[in-house]
Amino acid sequence: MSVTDVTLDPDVSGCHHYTRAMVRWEPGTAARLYEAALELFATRGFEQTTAAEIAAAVGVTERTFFRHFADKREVLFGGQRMLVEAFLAGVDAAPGDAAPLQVVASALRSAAEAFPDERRSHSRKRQTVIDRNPALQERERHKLAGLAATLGEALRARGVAEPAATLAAQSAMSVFGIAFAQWISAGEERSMGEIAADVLRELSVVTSAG
Amino acid sequence: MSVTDVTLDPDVSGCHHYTRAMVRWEPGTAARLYEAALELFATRGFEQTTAAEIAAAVGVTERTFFRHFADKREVLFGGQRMLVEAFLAGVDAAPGDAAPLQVVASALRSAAEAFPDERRSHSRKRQTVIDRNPALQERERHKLAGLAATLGEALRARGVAEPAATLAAQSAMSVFGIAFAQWISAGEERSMGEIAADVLRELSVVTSAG
DNA sequence: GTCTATAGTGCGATAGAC
DNA sequence: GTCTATCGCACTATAGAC
Repeated sequence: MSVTDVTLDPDVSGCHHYTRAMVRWEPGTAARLYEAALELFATRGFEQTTAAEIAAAVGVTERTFFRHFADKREVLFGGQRMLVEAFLAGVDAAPGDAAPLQVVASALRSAAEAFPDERRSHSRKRQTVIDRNPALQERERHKLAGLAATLGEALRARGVAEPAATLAAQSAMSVFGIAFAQWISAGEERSMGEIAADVLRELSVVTSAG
Repeated sequence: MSVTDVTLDPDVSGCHHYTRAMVRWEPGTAARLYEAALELFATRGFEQTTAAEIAAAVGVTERTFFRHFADKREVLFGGQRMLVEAFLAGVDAAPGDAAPLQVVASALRSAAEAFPDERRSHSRKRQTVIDRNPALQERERHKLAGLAATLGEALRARGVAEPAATLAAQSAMSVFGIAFAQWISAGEERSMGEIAADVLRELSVVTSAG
């Protein structure tokens, strides 16, 4: 039972060799960590992959991994910044006198451009990893909620009052989430833009008082 | 400090199936851990409070804490079960031929009953703790997302098709969240039920096409 | 009830870029 | 000299296994 044979000693190999003599670190470390993490998560599972393994796969230490990402989950969500910017660009593109729903429609059209058909396969792989782990689902919801908050802020900046701004922003996220799930579902061939527009129309029908 | 100002969720864990003769420790351990945790989180902060400290505050071991709650955050979210049941009861209370939006309205009325005015002060305190910690916000969103999924399932069971069922369920959660935030905001005196009804009406206005 | 692995932090040192 | 990315190491807390 004794586990005294723990050869945890991290530095038995002595000094670290830098094969590229003059270059201590390659650029794009975060991006390479993302690629390695997605690959390891997909094959081995999220829980079964340690931060140290991901780091080792790209030739850095565990400590460096945590300098790039606040926690292990975060490695999969760095790209969300582009999505936020796409939504905001869509808000800006809407005419100044557009109703909140029209602004949302414009934001969704802009966001959909970040999901061209070539990316569908990669998105499916990433989502498979997320769908298999509750902790990753939590983080995804957190990111989407942050995006909704940012969208709501942009609407208020255009003069939309509360609670309309928050309702419109959260409705946009619901539509986006449902459309994305449909976009990556098996056999689906319509573009993200087409699907999102359809779901948005359905929202109007469902919520119309009558 | 006193146990009398708590109208809190009795039986947080829902696992008290033994008879008095079998009781070796005080019953309601989960509920007392919840109280102690809320107090410590409020004064010291979530991160700065260890599970061992919460356990010590009610006279049990750290190991016991983790038998009651899967992780440290979970101690604040055990009571959500009642909320789920309130929503589902509201769905069941709606007439069989009601439109999705009417079913949602019924669910919101039922859920609002779980937030009587006497509880407003306690809800404010709990929310202050959650608002100060991202990890707790993530867990809250996870719980609410689970509730949305359950609601969507209940709607599909009534024959509502996709994506209408998911849209209606997520809209219900948006309305609930916005109404709750308003209910606990400073100076607010309207009941949760009144506020939720108003926000739901506003949703219809915002999402109406045209 | 004890023991262990993993997540995640704090800090001083180092190497290259500016 | 400063700035930034990195290493290396000691450390705590969580969570789960035995």
